[in-house]
Amino acid sequence: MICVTILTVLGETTRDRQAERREATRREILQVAWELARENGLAQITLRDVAARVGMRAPSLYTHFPAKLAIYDAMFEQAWTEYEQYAVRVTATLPTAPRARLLALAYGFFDFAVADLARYQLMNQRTVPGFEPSPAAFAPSVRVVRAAVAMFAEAGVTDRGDIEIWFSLIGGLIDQQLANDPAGDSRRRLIERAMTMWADSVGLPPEPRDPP
Amino acid sequence: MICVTILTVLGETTRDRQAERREATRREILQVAWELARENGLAQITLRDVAARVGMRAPSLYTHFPAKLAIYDAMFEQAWTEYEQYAVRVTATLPTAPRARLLALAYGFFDFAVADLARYQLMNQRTVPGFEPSPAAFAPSVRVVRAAVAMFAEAGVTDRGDIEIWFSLIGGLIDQQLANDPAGDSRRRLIERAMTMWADSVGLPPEPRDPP
DNA sequence: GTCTATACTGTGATAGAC
DNA sequence: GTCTATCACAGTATAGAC
Repeated sequence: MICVTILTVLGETTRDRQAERREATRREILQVAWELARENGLAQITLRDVAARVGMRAPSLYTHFPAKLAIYDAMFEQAWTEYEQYAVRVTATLPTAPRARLLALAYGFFDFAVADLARYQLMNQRTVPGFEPSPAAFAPSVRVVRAAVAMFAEAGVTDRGDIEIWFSLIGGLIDQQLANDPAGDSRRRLIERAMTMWADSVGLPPEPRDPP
Repeated sequence: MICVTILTVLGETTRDRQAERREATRREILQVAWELARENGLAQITLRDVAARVGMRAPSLYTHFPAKLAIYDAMFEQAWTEYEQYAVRVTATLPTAPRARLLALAYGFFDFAVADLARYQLMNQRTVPGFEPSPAAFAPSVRVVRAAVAMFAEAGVTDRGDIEIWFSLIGGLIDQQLANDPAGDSRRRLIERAMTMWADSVGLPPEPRDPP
């Protein structure tokens, strides 16, 4: 009886160690993939390059991921999880007045997007041929949208169309910034004007504002 | 002297025929490439597939295009030229009142974009890894933007930021339509609201409107 | 000039030995 | 788990037939 218990404990410990080690390898692969995406472009990631930098041969990656697109899938989930945490962190320090709050949210999303082109392409564009996020990987982005909708509701905006126009506006500005002026801030300087336009249109009451 | 003239004429005729034939082959290759882009996806075009449907072997395509990306380049130019002609045609029948005119322009661009996903991806997104349009292929799109800016000026809008917000708004709605509801018209139904929002913000005078 | 045959390089993926 | 070997399939260069 004691022996069995010991064996079980040993077994579990071993399994834990293995799982832990496995997790670490997985994380390392993903980190290297992000590095290569930023260096060579998101779609230019190569299994041989990833493997070489991790210290393996390309086929060995298949021990940790069933396919190349599964690596993109994990990266997609990571990116949106990262944004979710970033958004939670930012929201905590946000002003409470509706206009100022939504303006700050816009700046937050804009800056997060523009800070990492490869990440933005994976999160919001279809830059990787054949890639479509799995439901599991999609979960964090759904939570983010739900949280945003809740914020709009608090600010008094519940019309789905108004919210979609808001997202279109921010998304369009980000796209243009990244496509035409990736290193500059020409579109970022339009955010306040765009947000005022939108807030006026949905009928948010004016409020005194202090610049960001 | 007569002989020389005849030979010259013959030479020119031959050259014309060859050039004509060459042009026809080029057009056929491009047309097949568009077909395959719509069937399998823009980035999934394969030289072997294109060649097979044209009735050639893959390396033979290099007689007509120096590289695969050169095919995308020619397609890019075709697509923007197509839009330019479409826009000219549409503009001729456009209302003259500024708000109605810009609204019609928005619908025109939106409908053109949504009508062909592969075309839109090539024109406005970076879906093909490594592709960047050449200056020559870029020319039609520059003309289109210039014409649009002229239309804004006629309507009384000259501020560059206002115009960029207009483009962001339309572009964002198109992106969302194609990404989240490619077969529907959920975002198209927001165009009028978005345009009113924008027109109010830039101070265009109100005018009686009739629905599209 | 136009096309084919062949071949080189690099890619994602699989099988089986250790 | 990781390796070697190999596959099928990309894009592309070249040589040569017509």
